[in-house]
Amino acid sequence: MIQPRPRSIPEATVARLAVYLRVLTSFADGGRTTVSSGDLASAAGVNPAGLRKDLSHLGSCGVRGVGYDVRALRERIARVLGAERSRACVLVGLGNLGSALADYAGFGSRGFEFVGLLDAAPDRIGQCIGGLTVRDVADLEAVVAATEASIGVIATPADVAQQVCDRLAAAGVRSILNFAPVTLSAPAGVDVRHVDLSVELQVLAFLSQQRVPVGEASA
Amino acid sequence: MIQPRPRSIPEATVARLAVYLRVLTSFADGGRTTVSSGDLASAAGVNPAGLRKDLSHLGSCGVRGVGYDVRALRERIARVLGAERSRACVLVGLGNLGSALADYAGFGSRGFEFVGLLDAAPDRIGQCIGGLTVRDVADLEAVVAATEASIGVIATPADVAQQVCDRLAAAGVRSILNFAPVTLSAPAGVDVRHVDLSVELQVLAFLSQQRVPVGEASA
DNA sequence: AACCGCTTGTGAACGCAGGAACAAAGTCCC
DNA sequence: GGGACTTTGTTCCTGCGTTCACAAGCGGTT
Repeated sequence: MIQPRPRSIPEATVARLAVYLRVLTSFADGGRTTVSSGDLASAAGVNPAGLRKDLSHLGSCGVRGVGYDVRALRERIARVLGAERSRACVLVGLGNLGSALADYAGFGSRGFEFVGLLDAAPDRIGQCIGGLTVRDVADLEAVVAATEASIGVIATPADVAQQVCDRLAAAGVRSILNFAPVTLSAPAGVDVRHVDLSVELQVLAFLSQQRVPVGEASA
Repeated sequence: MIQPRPRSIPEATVARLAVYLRVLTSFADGGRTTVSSGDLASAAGVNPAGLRKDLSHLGSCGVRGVGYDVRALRERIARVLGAERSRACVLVGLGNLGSALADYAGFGSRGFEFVGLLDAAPDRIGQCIGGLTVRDVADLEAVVAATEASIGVIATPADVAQQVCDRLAAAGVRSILNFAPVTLSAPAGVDVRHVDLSVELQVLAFLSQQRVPVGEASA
């Protein structure tokens, strides 16, 4: 009996939980104390029944007839996602996109902290971005070891992304978020997630041309 | 009989087609003329059978026993995705992320062209980024009308994203790519895609803590 | 105390995506 | 020219995700 995950939560649900967490934080800031699944679902842009099912994965915490306590639910989701404790991340590649990521405030408020910025360009090394000094990518292994970073973010040009990925994996990083437009291969045990901005645009463009193929009016 | 889409292609397939397009371009640049489904699948990080199924959606163009012609397949995918003709995009919000997007070379090579950059900050208006001059967001409607842009990209702070979305939709933009960390609501007929960078990170972090809950060795 | 409305949580059905296996077809070799 | 190998295109099937619908439970009210 292998039983790989005793209480597995589907990936799609995890992604939505992160959205709920953001909405709940917004509600809490607005002074709201309770929320129903319908309101929360419409604010998150999902189906109410699906939202309740998502929430049921982490043990129900709602009160029937009333709804959910905003603070308690936010706390519980944060705990399940592991967002309560800070996670150390290293960022490789500080071009336009990398710099944007290093400055992005959304990470810090969600429990992610950049502890190392690395680049290969001499004119970028030594710069201070987001409160951190950019270091030489040659020090990658040393930085990962010193900071015990568990997450690596790749925002380098495509032609060096695989090499950086290999070095990150070898240095002990087990989770990698890749923004370079290449498909990375990593050893088993290392999770790689790929965000390709142009793919998103192309899907959008396809859907738009699909919607109005010729110019037919509604029958 | 409604029959909404005569020959619908699943969204997941469309997203992968965009990936195949990138890999094929890389192969073509490398001088390769033919490719098998196995090779292409491994380069794209997908299952060979799934790749063939994806390609079957656009009418088969492969030769049994040989594989696919790289140039022909690339051409066909580009035509289906509508990537052969250039699409005009407007970008609102030129902070760190917006500037990165405006400079991102990956868009231009895929048939997307920014024709308008808009921001509200006086010190950003008039700057030249990626060959374009940043204009006042007050001119949004005028820019959209003049350029006939069909795609809008939102990279503004969260608190003004909905307002920008409304104005883009009212100006005639039917496809919106949103990078602001809020769920946008748009009228029917307007497609909104949301890319939340911190959600990606949180999913990654959850998967990593899921893999090794406490520190158990392999039984 | 009992009733009623509201909301959660869960069970079942539907549709879709993913993967494996198989038939058709073309090429290479003998 | 024929056979065998390779590779595509398709079909089936399994599993997952999503949605609908209903029972269970709690608060407010009379």
